Amino acid sequence: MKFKKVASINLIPISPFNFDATFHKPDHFTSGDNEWKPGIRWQTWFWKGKCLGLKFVNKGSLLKPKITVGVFYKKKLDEGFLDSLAEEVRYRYNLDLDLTNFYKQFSKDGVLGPIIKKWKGMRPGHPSSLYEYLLIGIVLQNATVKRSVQMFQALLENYGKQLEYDRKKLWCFWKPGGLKNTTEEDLRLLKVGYRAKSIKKIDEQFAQKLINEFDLRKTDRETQMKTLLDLYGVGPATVWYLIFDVFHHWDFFNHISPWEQKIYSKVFFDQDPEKPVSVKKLLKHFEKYEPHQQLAVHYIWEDLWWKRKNKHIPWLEKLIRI
DNA sequence: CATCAGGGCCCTG
DNA sequence: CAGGGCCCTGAT
Repeated sequence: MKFKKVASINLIPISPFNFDATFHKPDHFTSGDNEWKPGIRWQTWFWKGKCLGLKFVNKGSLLKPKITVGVFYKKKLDEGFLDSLAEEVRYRYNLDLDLTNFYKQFSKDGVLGPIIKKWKGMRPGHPSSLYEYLLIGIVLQNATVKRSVQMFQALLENYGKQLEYDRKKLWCFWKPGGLKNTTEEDLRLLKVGYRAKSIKKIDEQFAQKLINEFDLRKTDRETQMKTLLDLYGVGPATVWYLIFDVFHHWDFFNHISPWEQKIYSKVFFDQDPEKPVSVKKLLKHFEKYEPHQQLAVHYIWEDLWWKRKNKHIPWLEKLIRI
C-alpha cells in the first residue's frame, strides 16, 4: 500500500515545547509502527476507519514552537476529517498542556530542578488509541521486553496493514473489533500464550461497541479505572499505564510494578535494585510531587532513558533485559 | 537436559 | 485475601 502526501497540517503547541522529548520516548518499545530521528517522527495512525501515514516535523524552536504534520494517504481527505485528526494529535501529545505551575513548583527542587531545565517543554505523550494501548498493555504482561516486542510485531504483521510512505515501510494497526474472524487458537499461533484469551475478549468488547474511548475521556478517573478493570485481562498494572498515557491524569500514582520498583529504588534512594525499597515507601516519597506526581516521575524516568541512549548503564541493562 | 522467573491477571478455596 | 496456574523464552 503506497501512499502519497495528501495534506499538511500546521500545529502550534503551547510554549515552551521540546519536540524530540515529546515525540520520542526512549522507554517505549513499540516497534514497526513508527520511526524517529531528531526533528522527525514517522507514525502510522488509524483514524476514523482509515490507516494513515503521518510525518511530524519540527519547524520551530523551544520558545517559538511549530510542528507540521504531513498526512499520507491514497486519496484526498476532506477538511472535517483533517480537523478531527489535528485535534486528536493535540490531545494525544498534550500540545495544549500548560506546564507553568509544574515548573514553578519544582524548579528549585534538588533532583527535579536540573531535569526540568534540561527537558523544558517535554510533554507526556503516546500515539496509541485506547484499543491499541490495551493490546500493548496485554503483551507487556509477564514478559521481558524482547518477548513483548516479538508478540506486538507478530500481531501487527498478521492483522495490521503495511504502509509505504515517505520512503518508509511501517505497519498500521487494524480497526478496533477487527479480530472478529480470528479465533483464540489463531492468536496462540503467534505465541502470545494465555494472552490470546484477553486479546480476543477485549476485541469483542470493541466490536460490540461496548466501550467508547471518547465517552470515557469525559468521565472522572474513578469511572475510567473501574471500566478498564472490568475488561478481561486488565489489572492494576495495565490500568496504571492507561490512566496516565491514554487518559492523561497527572495527579495520581497508586501502583508500582516490581521492575519499576527496582529502578525507582536505585534512582530515588540509590538503593541496590536487588534489595528494593518497599512500594509503600516509594509511593509515600512521590507524595512530595503532588499534584504533579506523574509528571515529576515522568521527567525523571525519561531523563534516565535518554541517558541510557548515550551511555551504558549496567545496572539498568540488567533490569530491563531487552 | 531440566528448571525457573519474567514489565500480571484470573480463579479458586 | 493468598497462592497456584498460565504461554513462551532464554538464562542458569
